[in-house]
Amino acid sequence: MNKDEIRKLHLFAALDAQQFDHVSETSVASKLVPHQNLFFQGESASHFYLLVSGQIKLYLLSPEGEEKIIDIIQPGQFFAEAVMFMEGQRYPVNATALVESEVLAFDNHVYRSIIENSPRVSLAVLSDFSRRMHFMLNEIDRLALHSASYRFVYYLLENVSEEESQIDLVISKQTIASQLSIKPETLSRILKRLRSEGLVEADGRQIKILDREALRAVLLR
Amino acid sequence: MNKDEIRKLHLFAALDAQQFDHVSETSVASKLVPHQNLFFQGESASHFYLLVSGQIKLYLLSPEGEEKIIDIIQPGQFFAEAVMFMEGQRYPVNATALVESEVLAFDNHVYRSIIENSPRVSLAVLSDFSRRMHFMLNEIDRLALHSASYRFVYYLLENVSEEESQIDLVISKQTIASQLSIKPETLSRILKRLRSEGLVEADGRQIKILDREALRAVLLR
DNA sequence: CGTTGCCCTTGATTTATGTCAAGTCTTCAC
DNA sequence: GTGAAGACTTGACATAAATCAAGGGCAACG
Repeated sequence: MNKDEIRKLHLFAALDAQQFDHVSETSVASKLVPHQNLFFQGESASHFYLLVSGQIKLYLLSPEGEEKIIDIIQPGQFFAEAVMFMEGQRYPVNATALVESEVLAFDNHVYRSIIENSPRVSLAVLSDFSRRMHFMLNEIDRLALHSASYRFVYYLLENVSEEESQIDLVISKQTIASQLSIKPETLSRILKRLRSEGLVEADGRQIKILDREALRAVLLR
Repeated sequence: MNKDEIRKLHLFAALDAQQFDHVSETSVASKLVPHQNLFFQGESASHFYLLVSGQIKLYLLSPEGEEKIIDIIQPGQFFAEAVMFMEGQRYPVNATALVESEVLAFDNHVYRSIIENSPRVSLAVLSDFSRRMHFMLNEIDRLALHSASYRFVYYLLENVSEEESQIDLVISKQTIASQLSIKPETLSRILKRLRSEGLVEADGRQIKILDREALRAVLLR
């Protein structure tokens, strides 16, 4: 991921050359080894991040130490950028690398001061934020109104392309389970049932959708 | 709620006199009777709203017709304002009056065009949005990581003031149950248990917190 | 009044999902 | 290749919450 590619990402696309240079000059690159923490919930937030390579999990912990994964960041995605507009400016989640990763850290003040003079940029951010909120709303919907199998089937359909019916899970089943707020045992059983019903084939991280229509129908029942 | 009060609300506080006049001149007031719908999920969105009096529920429906209340809007609150920055511009939820209500509808284009020239205003909106996202994140946390009784106790503690230990529920228990994603029967049983444990007293919509510390402790177990 | 409708409660039962425990399979280091 | 650690699966069991069903209380209304 080079400078030109970064420049095209939504948070930067509306910047002019000078603004972009300023932002990228003040950015800091760093490498993370697997399981290395980037920040913790409650910490004071001075930067937002772009993932260049690897995978980062954003998660919450319950008092009993149970982990709920809020999001798995993939290369090219920004994260923790909403924090810079919040009072208090504290990270609302924990962030840890799942695998070896490279991130770019951008200074909140630098970006904010650009926004203060550039309505085009703020519209881009506003549109990003409203998309995000829509996303979270859907997540709340699924958690509140739908069963564990619904959520898993939904996940499968979200991650399968139009043409190919083969899915290559990029994260472990445990991690998916946590994202969907299911226990790994339950996920395993749901997958077993889908297999026995002839809806999918599964081999490790390779999952093949055999009957897409029938899967969609599961969402309605 | 008069013009001066409206002017002080966060989405308008950063507007100058001329901008505010433009916004308020193009607004439309309307009255809703109980159970009257304001908009439906998926409808094209041209306005956002301020609730002047009454109560509005924002909710989603599952395929089986089950209702999940996302939010109960109280007087002085805006709603559906994030939609104006989204592509597609469709309402992501349904909105229905719970009781007789008055709303003010503001034109998305008018407000958006002001933002395009007024960085101060967009910062105010950005800060509002990030606060909202934080809220939603907490809701996801509670749904994913915590039990029904946790959610109800949390709700009680959120709605009790520092000084008074008396809570006057402004909405029905059914409605609260739907907001917390609990069935009414379950809510009734949770309340019964809290009563029998001597933590609260309850009479209809009047709930009195008897032991605040013990209630807080329930959140940790 | 009485009755109608709604909100709330209570009891009995079911069900989805979690928990605990054990075992297999895979990967990867040495 | 061997061993260790982690990922995944499976079975037996426990449990929170949903569901189904019935009844009580209360306000509104003729």
